Amino acid sequence: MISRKTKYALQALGCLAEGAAGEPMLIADLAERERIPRKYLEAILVALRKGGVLTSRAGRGGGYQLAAPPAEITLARVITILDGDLAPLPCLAGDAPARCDECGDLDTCGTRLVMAEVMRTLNATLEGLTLADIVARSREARERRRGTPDFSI
Amino acid sequence: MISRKTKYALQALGCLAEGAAGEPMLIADLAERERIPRKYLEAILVALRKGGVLTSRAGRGGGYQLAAPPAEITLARVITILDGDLAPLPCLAGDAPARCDECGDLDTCGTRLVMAEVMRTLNATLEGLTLADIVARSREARERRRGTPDFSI
DNA sequence: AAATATGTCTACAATGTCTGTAGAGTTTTG
DNA sequence: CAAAACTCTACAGACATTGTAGACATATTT
Repeated sequence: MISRKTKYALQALGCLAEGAAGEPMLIADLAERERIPRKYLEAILVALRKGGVLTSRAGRGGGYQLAAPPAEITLARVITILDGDLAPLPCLAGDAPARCDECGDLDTCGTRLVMAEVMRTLNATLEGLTLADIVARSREARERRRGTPDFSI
Repeated sequence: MISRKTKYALQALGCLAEGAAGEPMLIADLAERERIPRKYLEAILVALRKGGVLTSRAGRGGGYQLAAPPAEITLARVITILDGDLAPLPCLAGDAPARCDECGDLDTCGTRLVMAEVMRTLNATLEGLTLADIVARSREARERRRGTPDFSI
């Protein structure tokens, strides 16, 4: 359901979402703060950039930034970029379902019909959650623990 | 999200749920009807038996039967038996979440909190669907296609 | 222009999981 | 006993995941 790679990605993206919007962050800093192998994170960030979720700048003073506000980057998008289609079976593919070898009839296969229902629900859930939620949940949890909910500016 | 193994299992279980309740079905018949490699299906059925979803009888006249009515066997149960916990990351395990190596603090990790939400939704969906739904969806689809919805007994 | 800081790309390797196969063994019925 | 059926252990190939290495390209600062 969630790979280590995706978790790394969400952690790094959460980190970027928490930071100030204007300043790029370095791969090395993200890797250290979130305890992610540097070169592995590198590959993840490149994929996210190609997926349009991040922008980067090389050279001194460069680094990575979110390509959009945290509230506009959904979990569905991040997961799809990194792990591909949620459904590893051809007959459940979101866009163009194709017959699996063992599927008798695509339209009347009960297993397929029921699992398609599950996939739709899951997708709706993932479309409804964003990086902003990750930041919010984390902050709520920290405040709750200290017993000092902070409603001030 | 769904492995080939789980799909095979659901197909075979759907087949058993459709058939008459009293008569056991043979591995070989299930394998042929659903186009599943015989020996692989064998391993799947053994796991389901150990998981309490099936009963079997060896010897002539033997075979496999559901251990409960189709409406009482949830997708959640089948998937858990075959693929283990839905969450492959320690920090998201349903019963006893443990810290992953890269998790800083289990209670305030935003990624974990949000993904836990997703897992709960997914689990609720899978708990709400049963073998009876697989049979029902398949029958509805067949009836719809022939243009002869059948509301009679 | 040179030096340095930074991201980019390709290739590879270790490990693990998934899918599938083989064959000997055990239980039950007739 | 003999045949029909499930049971168990072991293995193997393909594939995905995770992680590493190092050469390269780009941008900034001086």
